[in-house]
Amino acid sequence: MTASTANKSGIRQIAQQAGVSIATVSRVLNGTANVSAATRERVMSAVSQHQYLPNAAAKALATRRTRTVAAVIPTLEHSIFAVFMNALEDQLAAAGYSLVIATHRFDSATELKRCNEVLRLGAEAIIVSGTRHDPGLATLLHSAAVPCLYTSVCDQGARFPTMGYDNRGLASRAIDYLASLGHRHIAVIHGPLHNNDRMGLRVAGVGDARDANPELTIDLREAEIGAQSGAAIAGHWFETGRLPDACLCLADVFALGVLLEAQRQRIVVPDQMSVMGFEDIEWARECAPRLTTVALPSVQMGKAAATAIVNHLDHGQPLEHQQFDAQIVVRESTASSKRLTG
Amino acid sequence: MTASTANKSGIRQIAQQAGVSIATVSRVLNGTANVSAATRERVMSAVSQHQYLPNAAAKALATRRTRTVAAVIPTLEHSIFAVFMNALEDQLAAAGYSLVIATHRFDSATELKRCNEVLRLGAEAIIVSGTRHDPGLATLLHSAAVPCLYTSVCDQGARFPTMGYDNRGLASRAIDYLASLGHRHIAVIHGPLHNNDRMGLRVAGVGDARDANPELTIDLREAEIGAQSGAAIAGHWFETGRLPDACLCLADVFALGVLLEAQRQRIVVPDQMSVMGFEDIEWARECAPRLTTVALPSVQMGKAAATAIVNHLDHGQPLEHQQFDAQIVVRESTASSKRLTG
DNA sequence: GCGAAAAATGTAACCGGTTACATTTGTGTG
DNA sequence: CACACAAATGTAACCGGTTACATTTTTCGC
Repeated sequence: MTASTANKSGIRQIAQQAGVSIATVSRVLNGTANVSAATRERVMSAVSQHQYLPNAAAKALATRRTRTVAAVIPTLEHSIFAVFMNALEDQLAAAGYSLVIATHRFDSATELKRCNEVLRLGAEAIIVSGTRHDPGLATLLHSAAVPCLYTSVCDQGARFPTMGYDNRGLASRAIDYLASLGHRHIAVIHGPLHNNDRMGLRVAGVGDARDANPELTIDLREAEIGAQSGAAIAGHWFETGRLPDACLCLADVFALGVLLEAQRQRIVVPDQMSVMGFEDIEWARECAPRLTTVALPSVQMGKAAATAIVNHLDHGQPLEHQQFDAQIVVRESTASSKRLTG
Repeated sequence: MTASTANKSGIRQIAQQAGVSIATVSRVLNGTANVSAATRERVMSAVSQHQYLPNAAAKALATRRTRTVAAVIPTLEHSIFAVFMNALEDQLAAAGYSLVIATHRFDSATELKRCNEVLRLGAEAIIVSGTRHDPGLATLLHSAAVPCLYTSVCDQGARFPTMGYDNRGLASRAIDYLASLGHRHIAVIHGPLHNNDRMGLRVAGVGDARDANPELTIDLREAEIGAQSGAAIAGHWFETGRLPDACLCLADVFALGVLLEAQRQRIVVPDQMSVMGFEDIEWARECAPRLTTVALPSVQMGKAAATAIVNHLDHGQPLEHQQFDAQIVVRESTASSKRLTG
């Protein structure tokens, strides 16, 4: 029976077996210095014979590099975060970095705790969502001296570089767009504002648009993010027969819920009511009618965040604020008001 | 100006400042031995003054424990994986473990590479999807002597413990269910079988059901996983007017696409055709008509995988095969055939 | 062929914790 | 009080790599 090769193989065993010093093994493995072809050959053969995997902890200790990046996000269940993480991981992996994901479910105390954990773990950079956090977080990040990126927002005045989009301006533009279609009475469905500054910014943007346009009547409704919430709110409108001209949903899932409920109650979108989303998740392109929405560049943001961090870590390039354009994607769920067409 | 406390603080600095030895600092931090209250107090105060974060690499090197678990999955973009990871991370974090996620986009060579990376990183356990992989993977996992869990499947004969559901049996039951409604001509839409044994098992299950029921006519259609694919395939049926009695989609997103296309083309589901999914993603509960589907227990699987790994790592309990029940959730997208009702 | 510079390799210190073992201090008992 | 034993603390080796510096080949120009 062939004995298992699953032994304690360290660099010293490899060195011994190859008949060289541990320094040479290290040099071969890292390509950090000249090694004769013959020696390299012997070392590599010993390495593969033993299925030798260098101990990352030892390497990290010696080099003070972990090649690990952490993302502390609210949840992976909202597809916008999953898509973002997917792009981030992909790009980081290509540069030889690993991604550690920690979630906090929109709780700032948990967020702080998770950040502490990933920092202790040795993350070389950390990504968090938004700019508003527990006060202890800035202190922690500062004292840990780990580069940090605030994502999904862009705010030149933030304590750390931000990389994202202009939630406030975009929400404002979304309202403007609906107004330009002739809609005057607009309902806005948004998620909880507690510990979610991105949502708060969007709501603020709605306020900006209203202030700039006195003709508008805007009703704000807060609900847990989910299609159910959108459906429930829309259901109420449909049952009472008091529909707004248009409904802006500050998360696509709300809009999808509204659309579904409209379909169930035989309300025709956009004829009887325009519906607009925010995010452009996959389903926004698939649903019926297809959803007009503000397309947030999650994939682009993920790739850019990874690239910026890698460039910073590997080449010392500074981490800078970066704002991505987001477009209003007009599809089939919005139309001109009767006021204009009729 | 208060000088930044962001200095190189190591255990020796803390020890010096607290006037104790490094061993005592370690004992205080880990609670591994008796330390007088007064001493503990002094140490803790030094720790918080310096915002001291112990170096995980050094700790890992000394203890041979990284408290890190890795999951190597196809993608985070399919919500079923995102939900699984979310539950996994949550439960692992509760036990003080960190989760490293690596994706391979259904490519087995990439999967092998990613596994190598996370193993080298020091993952104490590794989770991969399915049982079929590059041959090198088993060798690698074996020689690394890291516990491994195959998920989303359950196969007592697999090389490593599996934790999941009976894809084959469930798909078979799904067909049986449709047959029991009186449907004879059943179309099955499935994803690529390449490097995705879960899908292969489901297709095999369909075959089992067909073999057991000679009355059935089954058409298999393969397509990239996505709503678009389902819509395209269904669109073809609707345009030619040749609809199957029922359509079983081996991924919910196909079914959602079929439903959407049906709606666009004014085909009434389930009256003109029953549609059934597999997975029970969030949208299956929200769409119209609500989707009858095989509800895979992703959250349960995530929690159970985390628990099993933690119990194994912390308490030496063996990692065992575990199969979860999955139920056919009957909603509104399936109905008895005219054959029975008429 | 010789000496100097370049290439290849080796030695040992170090990264920052943990922990076995030694030592000092404290407590309880006869 | 002295003594035995427990509690508290300190010393130093060790985890498995990297790398500065020392040492031993090679390579070459003359």
